[in-house]
Amino acid sequence: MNTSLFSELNDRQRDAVTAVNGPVLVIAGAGSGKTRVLTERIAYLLREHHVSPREILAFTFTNKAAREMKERLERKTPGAAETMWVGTFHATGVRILRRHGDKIGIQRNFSIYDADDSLNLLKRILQRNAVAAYAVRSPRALRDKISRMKNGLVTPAIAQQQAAHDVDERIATLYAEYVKELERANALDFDDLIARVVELFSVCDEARVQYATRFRYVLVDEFQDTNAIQMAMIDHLSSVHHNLFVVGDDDQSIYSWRGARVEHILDFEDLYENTRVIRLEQNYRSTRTILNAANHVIAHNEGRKGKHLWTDGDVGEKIQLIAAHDEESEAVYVVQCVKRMCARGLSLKDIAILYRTNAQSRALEDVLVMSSLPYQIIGSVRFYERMEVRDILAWCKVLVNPNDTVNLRRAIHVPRRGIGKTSFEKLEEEAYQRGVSVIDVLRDGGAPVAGAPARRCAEFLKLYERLATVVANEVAPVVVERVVELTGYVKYLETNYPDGEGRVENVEEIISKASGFAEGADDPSLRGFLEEVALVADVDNLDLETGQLTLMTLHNAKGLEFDCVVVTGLEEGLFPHFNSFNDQRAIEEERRLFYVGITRARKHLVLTCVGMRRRQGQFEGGMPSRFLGELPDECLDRPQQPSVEVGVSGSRDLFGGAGTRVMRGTHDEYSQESPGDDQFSQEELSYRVGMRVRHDNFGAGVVRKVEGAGDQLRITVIFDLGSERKFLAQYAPMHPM
DNA sequence: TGGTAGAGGCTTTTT
DNA sequence: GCCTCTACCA
Repeated sequence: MNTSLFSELNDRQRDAVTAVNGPVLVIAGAGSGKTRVLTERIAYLLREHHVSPREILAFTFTNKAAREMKERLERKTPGAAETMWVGTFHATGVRILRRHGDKIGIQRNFSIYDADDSLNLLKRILQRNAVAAYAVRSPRALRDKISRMKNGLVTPAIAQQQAAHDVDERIATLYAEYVKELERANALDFDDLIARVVELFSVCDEARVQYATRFRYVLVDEFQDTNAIQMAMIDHLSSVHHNLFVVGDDDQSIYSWRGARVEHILDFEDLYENTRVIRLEQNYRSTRTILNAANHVIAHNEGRKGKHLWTDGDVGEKIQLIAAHDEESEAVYVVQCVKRMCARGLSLKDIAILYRTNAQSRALEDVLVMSSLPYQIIGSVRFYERMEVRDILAWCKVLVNPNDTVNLRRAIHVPRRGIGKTSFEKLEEEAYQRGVSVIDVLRDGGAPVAGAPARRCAEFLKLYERLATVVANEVAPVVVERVVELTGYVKYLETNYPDGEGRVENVEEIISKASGFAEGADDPSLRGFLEEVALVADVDNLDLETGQLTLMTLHNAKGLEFDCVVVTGLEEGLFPHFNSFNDQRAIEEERRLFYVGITRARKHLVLTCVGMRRRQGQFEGGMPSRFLGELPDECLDRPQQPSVEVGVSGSRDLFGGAGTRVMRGTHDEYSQESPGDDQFSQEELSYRVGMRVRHDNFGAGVVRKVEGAGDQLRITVIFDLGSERKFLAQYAPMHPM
């Protein structure tokens, strides 16, 4: 064996790479080089064991991760990436269903329904089933319920059987109706892309054996976030060779709300006999300070396998804690901090700002615009969710699949063409009765509609047929362009929307995306394009080479790393979020999310919280997050206060000297901790580090330090006005805010 | 049929 | 605070 191949791997990593046959579970801590292990392992299989690339199947969490893995492999072993299957569960599911879906009644031109399409379909079902509709709070709630059932391998029939109450039964009825309607529309929703593969493999053993034989080696990244249905898919696909290699970290499991089961990792050894377990605990990413903080935080969780990350790297800088007055000053502070990092030699692309909820990006964005720093936001307003983009795509979808009623409904109404709701519903009813598509009804003369609307329908059909011809003969970008042109969509936007200009740009952007797609695609057809579009996540578009600052949710940051990471909004109610308050497991998941955030940072970590935050229009006071109290004191820098009160008028010179000087003070005096100081005991006290308090004489401030206990309890507070004072808690006229 | 005004709900996270 | 849905009117 050529050992020089592995000279840069540590012993454990090498074990993982070379454990060729049988089930292997790699517990890989954050920054322990798991991506490298995955790619090295594949390269090793190809080179040393003469495995053909087409015998390898690898699951990644995002399309971006898949792309990157392929690129790395292509560099190592040219030509290999082409025939290898590397992708997300959803993308792989589509691939399988396009080939073998007909075995379970799926036509090749099926539509993929995203969350919004599903919702539209469910709304119509609820309208038709008014009685059953009482069982659900909202269409959304129903969608989530159905999704959870699908991801838990619960079919409508099982749901019906298990129904304990009237309510459950009605939900099961609605679920059954939804499944039926999807089938009628020849559409699959997101969950179906996996669930129906599992169905295929259970119904058609030939298909299962074919795939499971072909894929001698199955690899799964981010294994802690697989749900039951994905697990079933993995199980089928590895059922012939049993060479299943999974990599995950139970401490980074953050998708239980999507049905992910951390038990898959915890019980893997019991599920698969003779499993080899390998633990990667050496971290190559973060400073010792950051790692220390991460280890302390995650130690508060009970439901974990337990591991201790270590590094032989530098201690590095302390973690900066910033307490701001409100979200505006938080944003200003963050931007100041970013500028300071840049002044110290970091590039904007090495910095990320992370938050719990998408809504938090707004305040940050406002300040970033003023500061003219280039930035990219991942996730808040997704390109493919914009109205104008959806309109065009609705046209495309229904052109590929005439049975796609949800998108036909949308297409027929944009632009407005004199066919109203009533007419459409008549057509739909007719189609339903006859068991054909609405397009077919139109082709037969649109029987139930008469008069002016009938003429409009005939015109619409003519337009549809004309575009359908284009679809049959042209590549995706040409079709999209003709759709825009022949529907008169640009004019429609310009006349109906005051902000039409930006929307037109988005329409042009779809065309150019289609061109970009067609250039590199095996199948440059419209269908291929729609498939790609349906499966892209926003994070797939993240470009770390553009020199921009990146903003995104903590969930989106999974798998990424930056020199400097700022986690904002560390307040009770926001992070951890309110919704998790009455569930210990949910709180632990929030903590894991925080852990993920911390471990994204290589060198610098900044944490911020505010005293006041606007929530749905209302101002709400928040206490600093309990997670801040879980950070070891010796890792922390002193809390910072914005040196300037922020108003729009005063923001011009926000980024000048005054503010930064205050922030740059030396903090040695704060880091001398009394060794007996046990931060865990602070949990029981009413004052915690980072907490906002009000003192009758000095006003509002932040608790910097808590010492002693009982009547010797001393609290050090930094006041918003700039001073710092120490009090005996029992005498001070002070209380938490 | 289509536009608009006002009410009501909502935001935790996403393939 | 913003978005979506509904009811009502032109």
